[in-house]
Amino acid sequence: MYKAPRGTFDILPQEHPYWKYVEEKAASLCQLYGYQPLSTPIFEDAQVFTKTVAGGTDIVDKEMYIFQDKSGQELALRAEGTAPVCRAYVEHGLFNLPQPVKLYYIGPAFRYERPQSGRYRQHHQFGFEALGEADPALDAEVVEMARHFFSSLGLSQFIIQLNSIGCRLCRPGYLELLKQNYSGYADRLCPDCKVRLVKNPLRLLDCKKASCQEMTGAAPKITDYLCHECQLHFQSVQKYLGLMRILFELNPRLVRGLDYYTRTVFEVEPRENGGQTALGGGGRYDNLIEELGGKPTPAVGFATGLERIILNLKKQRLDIPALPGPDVFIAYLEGEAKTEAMKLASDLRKAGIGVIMATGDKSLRAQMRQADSLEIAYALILGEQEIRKRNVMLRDMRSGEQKTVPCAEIAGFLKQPKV
RNA sequence: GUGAGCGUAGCCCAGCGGUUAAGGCGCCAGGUUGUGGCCCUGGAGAUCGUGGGUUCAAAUCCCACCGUUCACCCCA
Repeated sequence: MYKAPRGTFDILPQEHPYWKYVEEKAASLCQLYGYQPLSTPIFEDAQVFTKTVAGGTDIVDKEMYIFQDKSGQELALRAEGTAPVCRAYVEHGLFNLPQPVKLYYIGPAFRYERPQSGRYRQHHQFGFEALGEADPALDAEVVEMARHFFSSLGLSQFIIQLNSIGCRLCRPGYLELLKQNYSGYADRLCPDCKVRLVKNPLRLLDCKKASCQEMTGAAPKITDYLCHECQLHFQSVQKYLGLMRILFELNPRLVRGLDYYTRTVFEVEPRENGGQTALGGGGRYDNLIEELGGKPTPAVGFATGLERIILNLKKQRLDIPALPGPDVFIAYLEGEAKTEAMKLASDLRKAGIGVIMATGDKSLRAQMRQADSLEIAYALILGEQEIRKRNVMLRDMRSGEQKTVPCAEIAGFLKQPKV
């Protein structure tokens, strides 16, 4: 038997209310803040990711789905959302629009990882990006928007962590300092951290091993080594967040996984954690567009995973609105009634009334059971008696009351607003 | 990629060496002649994840693989 590939899953009808709920909240949030939808292809020139997300990260080193098409071109399934948005920004000359350009996307992303709950090989991201503006007010807006999003979903138990990781000018010096600091006791680092020390020293800071954390406690904090510009920027972000009454925690050890971040980085995680914690994360990436061949362009954004949101919605047992279905079920008895029923179904649908028509010549009892399990509002029953007099039997499934209504009036009756 | 737990009908699960693998939900049919929800009766549905091994005998023990879950890692 065939199965959905490892780390992927089907979204069955019963799950879709969650997805629709989250997607609609996302779209209305973006409307509220003036972010417009952008859809990019599911695969890109592999370099869109390899050049930007950068080496030293697992995403590029071992998690990307890279393949050659028949012409030999190297393509990659979308590994994350931000780089494609930037590619589109450059390709379509969106820098000619009034800046900043505010965009959002919802779509799948692919990483070859070992699956567990909240972590898949195909997952879905919602992200928003503001391109072409360096103002720290925009960093604050993006953080506020993230918070606004989660609370609009009804997820209240989360924490926003904030940090600044500097820029091209101040970060290299800090990294040197960090390396020096750690290299003294390199032999005491965990195996992962020994690699980090060489390939990606910033990541030393968020190792969870207790033995390594002792050393990070003593390590220099990047926020103490920011250049003047970065310092001012970070202070402004915090000031604006304070003005908007956005609660956040400063976490000098917060480092994002993707290499393109500069200055502001932030992460949202549930208060009660365990397993795959991060609900979403984001930050500023002032060099990314340039790396994709555009002019130097500052930008800031945020992305979140729909699977993890839905996981948390379920954990909190929030009530999610059901998907609306038809209000009317048509049942019929033997003989001509079936053809009459089909005509009636067709007419009602033309009038904009949703109908599920019985099929398969089941007993009336079986048809009524079906109507019941569909949780439908009204059943229409057609038998010889009704057809002879051009009537239908209308049964209110909730109250159990029923009455005979002339065929000609039934559409009008059903269109009346429900009490 | 590393370590650990789990894998019995569509779903939840009992059985943990010995005759036809139990139950619940769901599904189908019937319980008066044209009517649902409760209840009752009957029915369909399981190569006990896959392959190999141990044994007179394996869903039950062992090994491998696959899947899944958890932790690490990584990140959404």
